[in-house]
Amino acid sequence: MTVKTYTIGELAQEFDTTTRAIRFYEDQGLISPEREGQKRIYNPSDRITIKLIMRGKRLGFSLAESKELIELYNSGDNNQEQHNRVLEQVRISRERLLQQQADIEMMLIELDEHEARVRTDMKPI
Amino acid sequence: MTVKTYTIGELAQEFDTTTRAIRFYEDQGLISPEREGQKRIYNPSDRITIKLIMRGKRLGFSLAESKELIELYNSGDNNQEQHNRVLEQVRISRERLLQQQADIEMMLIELDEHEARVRTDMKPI
DNA sequence: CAATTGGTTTACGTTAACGTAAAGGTAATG
DNA sequence: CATTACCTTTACGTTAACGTAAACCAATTG
Repeated sequence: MTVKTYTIGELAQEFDTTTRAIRFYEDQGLISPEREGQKRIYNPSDRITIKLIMRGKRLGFSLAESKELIELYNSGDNNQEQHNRVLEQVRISRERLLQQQADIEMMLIELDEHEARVRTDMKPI
Repeated sequence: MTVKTYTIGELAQEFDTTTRAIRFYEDQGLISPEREGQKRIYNPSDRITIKLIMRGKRLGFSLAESKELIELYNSGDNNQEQHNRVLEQVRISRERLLQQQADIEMMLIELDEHEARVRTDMKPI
C-alpha cells in the first residue's frame, strides 16, 4: 500500500494553523517534506511531527524545545555518551511536565473556588 | 502586626527572575508597589501576584492572559453581565487546563516508553 | 573617603514565531 | 480563455518579553 500524503493546505486546516507557519517549521528544520515539482508533499510522519509541535505549543514549549524532543525520539542513539544525554533530557522533560501538572492542579482548584464564590454571590439576597 | 515587605532584589531572587522583569510587570499594570522615596516596596499581595505570573509562565500563559486571570480573582464583580463574563472566562480557562493535562499525560507516557527503549538498547520504531 | 552594593530612570536592542504583501506558477472549471 | 483555487518564493513587518547599557542616587563598609 502506498502511503497517504497531504498538501500543506490540508495540514494547515487540520491543525488549525497557517501554511506560513508550516513552511516556517520546515525552515527551522523540524520537517522536510518531499516535493512534487514545486509543491510540498507531506507524509504521515511529517503530519505526526506537526502534531507534536502543536502539542508542544499548547504546553508552552518553544519550537527549539519541541525540535529537541522530536529529534530525541527519532535518534537511533548509539554510544554511551549519547545514551546518557538522552536519559538526562528525558529526566529534565519529565520534571518540567510534573511541575506543570502541579501548577495545573492548583489553578483548577482556584478556578473551582472562584466559580463557587461568584455563583453564591449571584444568589438573590 | 505590620505587614511584611520586600525589595525588588529579594523578589527577583526568590522567583529566580530579574529586577528588570519585575519592573516590566509593573509597567504592564500587573503590580503597583508602594514607594519609599524612590525605592519600590512590595507587600505580600504583590508577591503573590508575581508568584501567579511565574506559574502562568510555566504553563505558557502570556502576561496578558495572566493579567486577566489575576484581575478576575481581584474583581468584586457586581452585576449579572460581569458575572456571566467571569463564569465564561472560568470555563475557557478550565478547558485549556484540561487540554494541557491530557497533553502532559501523553507526553509522560511517551517519555516513559522512550526511556525504556533507550535502557533496553532497543532501536527506535 | 573610596569602593561596593543595591536601587532608580530612560531608551535602544534582541529573539521567537510567525503575519503580510508582492509577484508569480499550475490545474481545473464555467 | 478568464476566473478561481491552491501552491510557490522573497522579503520586510510585528508583537511579546524582556536584555543591556548609560548615567545617576543612597546607604554601608573596609
